[in-house]
Amino acid sequence: MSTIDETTEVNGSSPDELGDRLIALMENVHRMIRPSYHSTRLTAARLSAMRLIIESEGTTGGQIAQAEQVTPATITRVLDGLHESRFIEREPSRRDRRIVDVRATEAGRAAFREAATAQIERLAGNLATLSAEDRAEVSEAIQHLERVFRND
Amino acid sequence: MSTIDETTEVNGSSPDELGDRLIALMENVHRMIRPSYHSTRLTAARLSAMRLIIESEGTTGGQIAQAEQVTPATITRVLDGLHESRFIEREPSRRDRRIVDVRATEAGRAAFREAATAQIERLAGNLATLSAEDRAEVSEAIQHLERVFRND
DNA sequence: AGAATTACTTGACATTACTAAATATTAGCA
DNA sequence: TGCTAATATTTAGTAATGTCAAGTAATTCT
Repeated sequence: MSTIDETTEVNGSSPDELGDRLIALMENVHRMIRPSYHSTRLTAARLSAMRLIIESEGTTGGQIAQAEQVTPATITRVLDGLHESRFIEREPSRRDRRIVDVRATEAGRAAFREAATAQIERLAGNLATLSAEDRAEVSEAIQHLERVFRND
Repeated sequence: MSTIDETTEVNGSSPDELGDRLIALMENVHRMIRPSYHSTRLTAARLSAMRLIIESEGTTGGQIAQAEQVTPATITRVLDGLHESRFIEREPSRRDRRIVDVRATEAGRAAFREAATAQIERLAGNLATLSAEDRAEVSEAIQHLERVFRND
C-alpha cells in the first residue's frame, strides 16, 4: 500500500519530487544572479546584506545575521567589506553599546540600486521569453513558495 | 497609451517584478538547502557535481564545468575534494588523453543518496504544507522556469 | 560586587569562485 | 613528416563567504 495517492500526485508534484526539481532549478538561477567578481564591489553576500540594511533602517549586526541565517562572525566580515567600500556606517548603539547600529550611506544606496538592477535584469531577460500567461502562473507559484519559505 | 496591456500584467508578473521576487525567494531556499559544513563530506558544489556525475555516467571534467557554469579550474578543485573522499575515480580518456573521464564509486553513490535525500527532505517538509492543488501549480511553474533557465 | 549572559570581533581554517599561466595532447597544414 | 595552433585540464595565487573557538566589552542577574 503506497502512501501516495496517484490521482492527486500528477506530474512530479509530490513534496519530494518538487523539492528535487526546485533544488536543480535553484542552482541554475542562483548561478545566473551571482554577481561577477570584479565588475562591482557588491558581491553576493554584501548585496543581500545591503538590501536588509536599506529596507530596515537602523538595523543591527545581530538582526542581519539572523535574517541571513549565518553566524555573527560571518556578518562582521561582510560588514567589514561594506564599510571599507564606504557603503555603510557602524556605530555602537546608544542604548546598549554592545550592539552595533548599521546605516547605509548615500554611496551605499546608489551602489545597491545599480547592482540590484543589474541582477534583476539578468533574470528578467530570460523571464521575458515566457508568455504573459506563463509568467502569471510563475507569479502565482512564487506566491505559494514565499508563504512557505519566508523567514523574517 | 502604455505599451503594456494591463489585463495581461496582473499581480507583479512583469519580468522585472518576477525577477525581483525570484531572487529573494531563491536566496531563502538556497540558505535552507546549504549543507552544513561539518556534518557531511559532501558540500554544496561537490553534491551538485556528484548529481551530474551519477546521472551522466562517464562524463568529463569539461562537461561538468559547462553544466555547472563555472571555469574548468573550479571543477578541478571540486573533483580533487571528491577524489580525496574516494567518491569518484578520474582517468584520462582512452580516445583523447587530454580529457578526464569521471565515474562515481559505490561509496560516492551512497554518500550522494544520503546527502541528496537530507537536502530534499529539508525542502519537502515545507512543501508538504502546501495543498496538492498549490503544489501542482508550483510544478507547472517550475516547468516553465526549467525551460527558460536550463543549460545542459 | 562578582558571575553569567549577550553582542560582537578576531584568528585560524575550508570551500568555492576567479584569472593567468603551465602542461600535455591532439589536430591542421605546408 | 614536423611545426603550429587549438583543446582539456591542472597549478598557482587571490578573493569572498562560510565555519568554530576564543576573546573583549557591556549589560543583567543574584
